[in-house]
Amino acid sequence: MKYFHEQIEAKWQEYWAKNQTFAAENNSEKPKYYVLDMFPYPSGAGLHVGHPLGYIASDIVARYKRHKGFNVLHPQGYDSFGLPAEQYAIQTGQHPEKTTKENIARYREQLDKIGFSFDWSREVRTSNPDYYKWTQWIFIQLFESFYCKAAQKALPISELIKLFEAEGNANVDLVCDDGVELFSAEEWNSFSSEKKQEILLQYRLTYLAETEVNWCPALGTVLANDEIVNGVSERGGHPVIRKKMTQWSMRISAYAERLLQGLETIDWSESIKESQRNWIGKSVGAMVKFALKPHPQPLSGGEGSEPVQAFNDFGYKTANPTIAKNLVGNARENRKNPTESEDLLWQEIRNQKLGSKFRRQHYIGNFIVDFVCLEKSLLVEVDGEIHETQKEYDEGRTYELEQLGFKVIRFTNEELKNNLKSVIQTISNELENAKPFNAQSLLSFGEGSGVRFIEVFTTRPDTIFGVTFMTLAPEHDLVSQITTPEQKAAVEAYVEATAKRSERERMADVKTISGVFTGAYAEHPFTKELLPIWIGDYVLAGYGTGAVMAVPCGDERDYAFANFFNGKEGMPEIKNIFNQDISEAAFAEKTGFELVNSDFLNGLGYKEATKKAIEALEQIGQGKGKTNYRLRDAVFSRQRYWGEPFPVYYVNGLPQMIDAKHLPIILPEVEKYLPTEDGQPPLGNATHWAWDSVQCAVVSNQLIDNKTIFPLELNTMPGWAGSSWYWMRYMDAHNANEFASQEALNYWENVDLYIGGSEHATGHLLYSRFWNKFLKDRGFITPEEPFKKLINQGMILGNIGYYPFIDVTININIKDNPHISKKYFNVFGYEVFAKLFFEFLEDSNNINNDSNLHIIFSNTIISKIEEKINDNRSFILTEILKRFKSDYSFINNDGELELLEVLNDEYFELSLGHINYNYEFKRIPIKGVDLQTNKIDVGSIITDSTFKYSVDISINEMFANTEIGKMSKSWYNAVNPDDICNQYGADTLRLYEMFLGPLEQAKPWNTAGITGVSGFLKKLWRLYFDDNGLIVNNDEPTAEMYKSLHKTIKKVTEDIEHFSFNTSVSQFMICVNELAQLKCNHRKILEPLAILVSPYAPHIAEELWSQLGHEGSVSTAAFPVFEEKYLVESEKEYPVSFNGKMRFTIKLSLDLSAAQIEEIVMADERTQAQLQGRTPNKVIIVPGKIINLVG
RNA sequence: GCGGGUAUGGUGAAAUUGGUAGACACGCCAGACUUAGGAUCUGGUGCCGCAAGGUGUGAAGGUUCGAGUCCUUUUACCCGCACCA
Repeated sequence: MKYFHEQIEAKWQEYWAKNQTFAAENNSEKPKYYVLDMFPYPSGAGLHVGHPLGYIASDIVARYKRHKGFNVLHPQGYDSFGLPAEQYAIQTGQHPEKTTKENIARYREQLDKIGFSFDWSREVRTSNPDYYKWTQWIFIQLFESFYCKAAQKALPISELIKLFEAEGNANVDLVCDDGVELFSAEEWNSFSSEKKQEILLQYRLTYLAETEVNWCPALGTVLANDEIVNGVSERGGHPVIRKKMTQWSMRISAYAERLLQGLETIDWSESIKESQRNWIGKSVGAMVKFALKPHPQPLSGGEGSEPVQAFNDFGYKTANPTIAKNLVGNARENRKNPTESEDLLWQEIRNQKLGSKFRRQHYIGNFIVDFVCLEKSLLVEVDGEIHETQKEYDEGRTYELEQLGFKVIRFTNEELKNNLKSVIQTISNELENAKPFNAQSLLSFGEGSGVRFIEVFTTRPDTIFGVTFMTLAPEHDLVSQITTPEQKAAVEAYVEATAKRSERERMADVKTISGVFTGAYAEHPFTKELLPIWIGDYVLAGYGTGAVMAVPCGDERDYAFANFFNGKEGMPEIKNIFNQDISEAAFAEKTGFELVNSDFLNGLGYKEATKKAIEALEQIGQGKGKTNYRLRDAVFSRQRYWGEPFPVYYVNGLPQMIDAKHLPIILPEVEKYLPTEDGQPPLGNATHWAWDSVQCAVVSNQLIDNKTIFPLELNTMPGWAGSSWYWMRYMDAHNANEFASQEALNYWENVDLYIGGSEHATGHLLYSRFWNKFLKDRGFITPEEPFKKLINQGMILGNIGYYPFIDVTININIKDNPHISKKYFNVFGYEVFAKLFFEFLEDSNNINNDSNLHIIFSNTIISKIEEKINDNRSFILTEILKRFKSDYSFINNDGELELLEVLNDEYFELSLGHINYNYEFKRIPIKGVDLQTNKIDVGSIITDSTFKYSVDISINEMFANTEIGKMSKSWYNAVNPDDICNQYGADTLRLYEMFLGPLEQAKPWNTAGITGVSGFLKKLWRLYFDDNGLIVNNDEPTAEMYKSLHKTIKKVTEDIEHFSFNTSVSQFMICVNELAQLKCNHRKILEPLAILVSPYAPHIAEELWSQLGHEGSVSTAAFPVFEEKYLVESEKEYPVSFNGKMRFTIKLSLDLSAAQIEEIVMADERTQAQLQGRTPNKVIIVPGKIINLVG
């Protein structure tokens, strides 16, 4: 009887499906075990051999655990919302749902062929309304929650309202937007409903806010940080720009610390944990405030300069910052409701009627004054009826204001009403005599009044005395306000230049140091020294406060910056505060130094000094300890069709949740999947929302006839919404009332083993942990972490193609252009080539008579071979030309101007040797350089509209190489698992994928070795059958047979527990080889063996099991138990070493003592031969292990 | 630059955690049988050497009776993060 995998595999797959063999129970006496695979996105390409790698591994564990008596949940589903289906829909007009369904059907077919023990009754699809109903529901829960730092958990928003009603928000410690306005309980209660909603939005865990987002014009949508790789979109590699947009965000930053701490409790690979730590980016340090000094001299220096400029540069923020919010708000209210007399006066003095600008109800220091002329330091107060108490208060107030350098004059209501003219005259006179405003005096008021600060975050508060200057990000808000007129031009030019550079360029260009002095100064909090303020693009606007205190002696970047601008205006000498040499480089270590030149920190090390510095800063109110996280809130809106609709509508522009009882909000049908004419997301095309005619009346509490009055949210949720909680849905996949029942959630808790790719390290795996923690906080689930153990299967790499690696010399002779000199480039890749090529052309300094451009390609991948490498080593290489035409023909925004176009569009052949080719290019001069839009100005260099190059190419060496890379459809390298299944069978595929190497390691796919495992299965089969049928007997096996079996039980058990599947396969081979050698056809060996093999090769195992006479599936059989007694040996083949080198082996009884062994070994003639008469100094005998003679 | 990982025959890889390096498989070589096949079986196969022997786990050093394994230094590659203050 021969082994035919086709029949066996089809038969058992059908059996499993029919008998629901792998359906998990939600009530079971057995211990639970939850094995999860990362569910696939059903792409049009179908599965390739890389997909099943993880699934096979998890399936082995699932089957093994079932044998071990666990109630195993091993589900599978589809992450079926996403971009590719939508892109396809845009191209073809096919509904994404249709293509998604087709793709899923194909995936399912392929998965079924491999024989996974999935419980398909629990399948989920994120694009099913039954499913996304609960995604929407979770969104609502997030909206209805805020994060309380004190409780370290999310709480319902109703608690927040209670809190505000009771005590306002001044003293609560909650996670919220930056810069929320402070209010008291009374104020809160007096706010309008809309105002309350606006405020609450700043606290909700999902919130709508105008934020700077990553906008990808090519995809027409925003992207989350994890969807961007090296400054371009993860999907498609399109450029991404920063843009301010109103978008939904997830306040994941609230969970930064818990996400970080939680990593300690889970069994994940160090690299993934490290990625997450990196992404969260915790740094402990301090916020330090540096007082901004107003410009000490009259600003434009010279006569005729208006003191008012102090305000232009200094701003009008003359209020005590600690109470500024309240003052500003109150002032606004006051302005709305002026008294009669105040209004009279205002009409007379407004609009510079007296020659100076007045402000009314303006905040100065701790007060709101009635009228002020800042330029002339003149305050005008209007008093009502004077009571004694009021008088006293006014006196104090006047005193304080005078201390700030203001002259205060007072009028009564009566004076104003009856004698307005004389009042005006008095004011006018005072203006004549008034001193100009002195910002310095306002500052001298100290904490409070108008002092403005630059706030920085530092991890090294201990180096505070090493600060010699400050650097702001060019985008920093203060830049425009503090820059002196002298520096204005330079600063603006720099800011503009920086803004033009794309994110990607700024990242690529790390080495170049650039910056500009603003002319402004800040004050050192302790020494009161003046610290010049610079701007530089090494400071990132998005991290910390976008400003740094520069400590050149202790920070490499500051050091480089200080050195670069050494001697320039505004760059002080580097100050060394370490007892270390900093002449060559900054001393950036946190250990091994003592502070000097550091006042009260002298003699201290990092730890103590940090503590002390923070304490001192806190005392003077200019700093506090602070932990900073890099983790940003995640943008949650996508301007896309194929995603979950938000359960949101708007009233007066404020978002409202659609009541949960109306969920799911079904994704409406649209004509077109593109944005609407007026730029709305694709959902704007929908004319009919399934729920509106039926439910809208309820939603809005108003009568509406088939039309929504309230606009709906037209964005959809991002791809990661549905995948952030799917493991819970599997627990109770068909529950219509809850996302999963309490019983199911309590029973399955969380995932015991999660297997999937590492590409989700900072996306899915972080968001899932976030949602899990949130749902726990709100009491829906109990576990803190969703995935106890995570294994990342390595990528199976495919052969991307054969590539010629060539070493080329290209001489480009620019015939018609004498303005080109010789220049050598060592180029790695033609993209670089093209770039340098342009740089070269742009560089008008390269002018002399030599007109050769010499470019050396070394080991450069030029093109995919289109014909076989052996065919005369001749290939058609079109790539260079193609690149010129597409990527490096720069087109401006209007799509008109092309920088360079190849006119003679011919292929050229490349072969070893020498060719000459004439290119003709058309060049159109373009003005202006805009790297974001790929506009480039070369107009000043070459004005010819066409010119010619003679290109002389010598190919020095050429050889073929296979390029290994990620499998994907675009490379046509995807190996289809079906083909393997058809040819060798699913069991062979399963074994082979495991045999390839350790699960976690990336490996190239190569079917060369597949005959090995295929042969193994045949060999296994032949232990049970010969040509005539079953040959299994009931004889008592020999000790050797038992030994072979139990060795295997032990090894395989350990291997599965340690996820070392490749070595198990080896052990099966060893075992089968041994048993074949022993001619073992004994039931007592072969029955357990079939069970052992079944997790790996379930089909053949089922067949063997049934042929051995068993009813039902082998999956219910108990796993064989290892018994030590079968492995006990009486003898050991000892290796005998001399000075550590193994010379021979000797078989000795294990009963022997070390002394006895020594006696026997020393007596052995081989020992004597080795020793040649010498006596060993030492004899090391480890019984059961080794014998080593030293001497 | 920081963090994580990897490095062993022609190839994929093992190595009981400090104890005979290269299991198992592919490939290759030789042979058997033969229905000539991409079947099955047997033997060989790290490298140098006819052999004895020498040598060998990216490199250099160290600890140890003994190191692929532990320590120090270093190189290359892969992955993640990246002027993160």
